[in-house]
Amino acid sequence: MEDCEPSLPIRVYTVIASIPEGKVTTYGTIARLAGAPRNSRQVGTILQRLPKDSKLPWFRVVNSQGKISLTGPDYIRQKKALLADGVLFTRSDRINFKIYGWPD
DNA sequence: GCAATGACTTGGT
DNA sequence: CACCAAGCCATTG
Repeated sequence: MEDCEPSLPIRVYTVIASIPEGKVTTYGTIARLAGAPRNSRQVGTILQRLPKDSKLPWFRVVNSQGKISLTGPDYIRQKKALLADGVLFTRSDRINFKIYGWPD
């Protein structure tokens, strides 16, 4: 019979898993690559609900301004993970745009 | 079934 | 650069 299309969380997981080491991408880009271009907010919600022991590179996801959307301790954790991943920041905590799936 | 929620985005000031 | 308003829409309770 007909295969059901995978749910949005599943498609989002797949896209995030494909982000190369040393690069980052945005919520909006993930939504676009997952076939739901208007659902950037859902991408954020899905990431928030990820188990803390997830093997997905959730830390490679930033907002459209190239900044980390998390705050407080979570912000620190993501920034450390990105630095360890080889991602550079500008003086105002902006990510150096090495974007995966960026629209050309 | 419906209103509230939100790790977003764009555009304006 | 910082902040605010409106648009967006699947998921939650």
